[in-house]
Amino acid sequence: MLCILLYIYLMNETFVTNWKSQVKKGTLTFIILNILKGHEYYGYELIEQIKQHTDMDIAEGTLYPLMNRLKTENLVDSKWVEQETGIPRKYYCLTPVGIKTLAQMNAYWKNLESSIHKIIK
Amino acid sequence: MLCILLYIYLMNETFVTNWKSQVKKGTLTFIILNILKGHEYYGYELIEQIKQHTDMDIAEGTLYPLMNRLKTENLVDSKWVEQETGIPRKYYCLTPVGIKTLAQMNAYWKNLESSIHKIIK
DNA sequence: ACAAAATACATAGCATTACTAGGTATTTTG
DNA sequence: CAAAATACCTAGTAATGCTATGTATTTTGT
Repeated sequence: MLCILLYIYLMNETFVTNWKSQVKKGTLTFIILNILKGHEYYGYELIEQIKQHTDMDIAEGTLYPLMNRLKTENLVDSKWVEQETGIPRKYYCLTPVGIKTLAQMNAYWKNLESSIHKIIK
Repeated sequence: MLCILLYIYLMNETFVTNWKSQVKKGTLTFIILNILKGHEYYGYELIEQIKQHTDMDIAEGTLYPLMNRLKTENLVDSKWVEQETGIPRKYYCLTPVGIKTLAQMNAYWKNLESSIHKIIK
């Protein structure tokens, strides 16, 4: 009985979970840039947005280093905004380079999508 | 003039290239399993198939370790086939676990795809 | 009133995985 | 007969999401 449960666990979780993590690596930047298109968000809010839109749970330890990288690459810019109460928030927005790169990513994504559609069918 | 060329190079290649590499990490296993569905291929042939279907150039140093990993994870099986002439080929096929996992991946992919569509629009 | 949870930022080290660079061997092509 | 294509492989590197941890404030539950 224990073996069966272990089997089911392994079949349904382990491998697919790893794969999902890899998909995140490929699409997270893309998703974040798309969410930031036409709207500024702060870090914590971005995590919620990603969860809402894609059902992906992003750890804070994933997001903040990622946003720093995107800033270094000049794809996003950030600014601190003081709150009337509570901790100040760091808001992110797309740079012109970010907008341009996002357009290229969207084109690449559409291409990939149609390729995969042909393979799946 | 040199600065302008450098600028164009940086804008169009550097960042996007990295991103594409990340997308591969997320989708390559998925693509390979789909290609292997209902058809056996050997390694070198798989690289060509991927190139044809998705326009992705996969290095040999990427594929062979990947296929070994998929075999360790019991998603694919392999067998050596002697050729009348030339080097023997190692053919890969899906295992029952691989077929099951692929179905889950396809479902996950469709979900992700529709999520991203909503964000992009 | 006080503990717990949520909000909000951040970093260090780990695990995974595609890539670069190198190796071996055979067959075909110019 | 050299070069390219075919066909396999490995070692080490780079990139990046995750785990665990830390700090600080505000809100919520009892």
